[in-house]
Amino acid sequence: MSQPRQAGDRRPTLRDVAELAGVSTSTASLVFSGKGPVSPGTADRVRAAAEELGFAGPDPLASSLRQGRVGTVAVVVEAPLRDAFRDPFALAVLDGLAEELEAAGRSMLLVAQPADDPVRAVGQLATQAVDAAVFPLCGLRDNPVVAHLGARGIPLVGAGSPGDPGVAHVRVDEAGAIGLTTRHVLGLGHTRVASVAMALHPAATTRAVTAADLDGALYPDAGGRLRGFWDLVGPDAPVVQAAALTVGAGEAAGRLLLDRPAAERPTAVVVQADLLAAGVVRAAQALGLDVPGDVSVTGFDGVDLPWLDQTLTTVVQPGAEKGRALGRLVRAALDGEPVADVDFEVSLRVGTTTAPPPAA
Amino acid sequence: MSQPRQAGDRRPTLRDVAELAGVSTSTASLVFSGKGPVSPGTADRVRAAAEELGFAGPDPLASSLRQGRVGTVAVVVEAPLRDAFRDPFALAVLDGLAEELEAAGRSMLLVAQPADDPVRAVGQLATQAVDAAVFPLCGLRDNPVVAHLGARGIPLVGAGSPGDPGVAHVRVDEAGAIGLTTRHVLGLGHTRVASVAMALHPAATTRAVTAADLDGALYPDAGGRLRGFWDLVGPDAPVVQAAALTVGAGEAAGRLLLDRPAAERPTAVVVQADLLAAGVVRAAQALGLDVPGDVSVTGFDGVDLPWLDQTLTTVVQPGAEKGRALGRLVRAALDGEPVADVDFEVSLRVGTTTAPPPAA
DNA sequence: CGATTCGATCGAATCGATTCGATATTGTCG
DNA sequence: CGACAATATCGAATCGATTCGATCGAATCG
Repeated sequence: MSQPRQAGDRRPTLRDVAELAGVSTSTASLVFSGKGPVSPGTADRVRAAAEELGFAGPDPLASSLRQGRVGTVAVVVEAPLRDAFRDPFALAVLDGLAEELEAAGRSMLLVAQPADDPVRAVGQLATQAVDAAVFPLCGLRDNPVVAHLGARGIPLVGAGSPGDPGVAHVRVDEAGAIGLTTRHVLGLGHTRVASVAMALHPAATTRAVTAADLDGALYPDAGGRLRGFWDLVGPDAPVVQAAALTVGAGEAAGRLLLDRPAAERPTAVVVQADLLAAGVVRAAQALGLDVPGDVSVTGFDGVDLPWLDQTLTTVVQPGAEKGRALGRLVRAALDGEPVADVDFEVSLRVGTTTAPPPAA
Repeated sequence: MSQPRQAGDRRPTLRDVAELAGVSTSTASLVFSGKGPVSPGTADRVRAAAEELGFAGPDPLASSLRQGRVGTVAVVVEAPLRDAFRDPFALAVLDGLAEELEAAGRSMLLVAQPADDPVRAVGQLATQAVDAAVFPLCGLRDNPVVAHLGARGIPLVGAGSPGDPGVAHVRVDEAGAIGLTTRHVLGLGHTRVASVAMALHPAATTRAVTAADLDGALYPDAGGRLRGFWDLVGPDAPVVQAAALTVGAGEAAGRLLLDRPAAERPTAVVVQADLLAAGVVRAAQALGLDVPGDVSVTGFDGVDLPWLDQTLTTVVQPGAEKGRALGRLVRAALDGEPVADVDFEVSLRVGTTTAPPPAA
């Protein structure tokens, strides 16, 4: 029977249990870990002693120290948690990742790395024991957290910045992927094609960008998609960068592109994310434009937006599957298997938001 | 200069650094922790040695073991992560919690406890070192994780199940809160008032429920709100339970209540969550009913649903603030301060979804 | 100038387990 | 009946730090 502990008593340890059961701590340890042979009688006595003392199992900390394994994987999201959780695609990735990690018996340590102070996360992680770390989102280039964890010899897995050495990547050919939607609208006959880009920098504002902005781009996926777009339509095609990955920011960017006389207005907008694309659709509607009659809009990610009354033409990138792929890389790395970058395939889905350009 | 480590070399430890710097490990420790007096020259030598060996700081595990503090707080969400992340209210709570914990220098260990296998989370947490645990959501009654962590003597903080002893609570008077919307529609003159309840059990299905279902309710907030509703309108008022906390489930529940001849149809539906209420509004519209002309709908939580073209009449429960309150309780518990339950205030917001009942 | 204090450093104990190699006991086989 | 194997248990080393009390030299004070 478990006794209520007296105030002042310290929590019982394995040694206390062993003592009460009349065995050595090594034997008691064997009982809890299940390794090594222990006679049934002894095992019962140890368990009874544990029950009596209210011993809830070996201290995870001590156990981890000895075994050199924590069971925890850091998941670094490069945004305030609020924003990361608002993006359905990020959620899908996290979900798939959680599924795979859980199956491997690992827990997720969530670490936010806000753009305005990316170094703080280093301090937070420096005191944190983890077996591996995942950067499931786009990935900041030259991330200081990557440097720190790398120095600690912790396996690193990411979905972005394939530049970072020492990080195993689930790679997407961003430039090629945006080419799917871009070619689609070009194939429909559009000639005035514009684009809305995701933030290229941590402190991005909603504004027009030019090729010069590409050089200092710190978010490689946004940069890659932008490059892919310009490669196909020429570097003079107007592009507006959205400050954040939200419907509101997409709407603001859409207004910037669409609020002008019909003759100058783009007839198609290739957007780098579904959430932003939904904002562009909304901006068009607010300006009295028909989608796709007056303007075609494409997205990226292929997330489910049940509240949008249209189906976006978009690049489908199975988020949960991407998360699982990341999880499998982590497992492989932790099992000491050699890990190689994985190429992740995306595909075009034609929805209701694209059509040939309006007759001039 | 940091040297690339040779294969076969083990990671450098504090002792290696101390040896190279020609000091004792205790002194080296003092340099990294900043406690105790160390002469500037010695400190520099130690830091230089660390740099040379590529020592990234004291092992968090060993450090934690000695100090008896991990810096991690478990956040147990009683759902698959996917569902928890879809609910804007849950996100707001997590966001506020994350803010407060981050300020306290603690990281969040995310643990999912799916309804179909609540015991598995115990196994996962048993090997995990944490300083405290938070149950930010509604809270399952008699949660086995609560029992396990309680036995380990870990401070527990929750937002639901005020029944569990040993857990400090941020309490909401659920019955009183649902009374705000219920009284509101009664005051408008409605007499045929129905309700949509959140799941009362882990394995709930979308179906009508009666007072008998209240007895076995495992989710105390859903039960409390339901009780509060019946207390005001009488136990014969029809109630449908939604299987999940999603717009779709709300729509299904709404159909069950509203798809009948006008004479029997409720003229007001008091819903236990905004997400469900949005589904009810959608069900009404799908049935050709005007909201609030034909039927009034109220929600609960006060979340932002930008894609809904109405403003819900609802009980505003500031999620982020609730999360911060939870975070403050955790901090207090970890600082060894006495923690008392906190009462959390909610208020009525009248939106566009309620009006007097249609003339007979 | 001797006593005292302060600052810097060190040695050893400790946190709570796991695990390897050794030992004792029992059972089996030739 | 003696040798050997298998099983159960134990003792001691170890994981990598932190921290307390002790020590030693230099500076301060009366």
